[in-house]
Amino acid sequence: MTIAQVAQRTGLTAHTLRYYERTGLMLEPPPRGDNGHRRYTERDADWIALLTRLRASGMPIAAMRRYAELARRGRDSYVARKELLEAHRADMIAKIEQLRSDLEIVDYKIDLYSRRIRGEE
Amino acid sequence: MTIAQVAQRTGLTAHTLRYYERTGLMLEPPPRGDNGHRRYTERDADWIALLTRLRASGMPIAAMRRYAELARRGRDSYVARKELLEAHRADMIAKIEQLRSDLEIVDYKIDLYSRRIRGEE
DNA sequence: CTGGGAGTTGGAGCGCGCTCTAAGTCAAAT
DNA sequence: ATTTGACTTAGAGCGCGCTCCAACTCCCAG
Repeated sequence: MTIAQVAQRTGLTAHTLRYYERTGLMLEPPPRGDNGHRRYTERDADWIALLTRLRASGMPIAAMRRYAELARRGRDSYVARKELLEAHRADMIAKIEQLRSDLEIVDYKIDLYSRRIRGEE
Repeated sequence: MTIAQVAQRTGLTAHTLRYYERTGLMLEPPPRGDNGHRRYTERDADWIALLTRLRASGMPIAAMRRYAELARRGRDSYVARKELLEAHRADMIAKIEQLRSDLEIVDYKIDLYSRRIRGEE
């Protein structure tokens, strides 16, 4: 798989894929073809797909790097990896709660404007 | 109300409050005391509180600025303000959905690690 | 043999949202 | 009289997450 294909598939740009690699997010650097071009494996693509989900859910790059480092350590790091994901899970829940709570205010405001537009106040 | 008191109340720093003012987020610049210090009104504090909720829910500064501009225009901008908030509302809903969806994967991963730790695979 | 297109690298640049610094003013406390 | 502390300004700096640039190699089609 070429970098362009992985970009296509994951929605990241080739630039970002190289950046992710540089910054330590890959389990291991993807193998190269004879021409020196990256040849991503299926496993690479799956890992990157996971990374995009973690990013999309708000995990900072630094935490993802820690996660990648742990993953490279293999079975020894199951507990640490689980803890990292649990911490992230807590952040996600908190963010959902925050959004839900702020949604009330936004809804209230929208409703207020609706009534004002209809001339009720 | 001094800038420090508003900072205390809203959780923003004095630095950020001045920045928000500079960047056009206030309805009008807060009045000054004889010493040239800002003297925030209750209305200022309420407005800033609203700003913090919009920020917390992910609204970019640029959109908040647009919202403030509209608010300065008064009754004429009810429709536009409503539309702006509705657009933001849609973003918030989308983000909640995104989080919910990513939560499934994180939960799945956590569960996987739990089982591996217990030696089930 | 000449383009064009896809990849490579190191490193610079950018947009966002703050965050802080430097230098100054003023008022109250010692 | 001096120190402390809260404020003021213009403007610089920063951390994050990309995003892009310049210069290069390589391969293939015309």
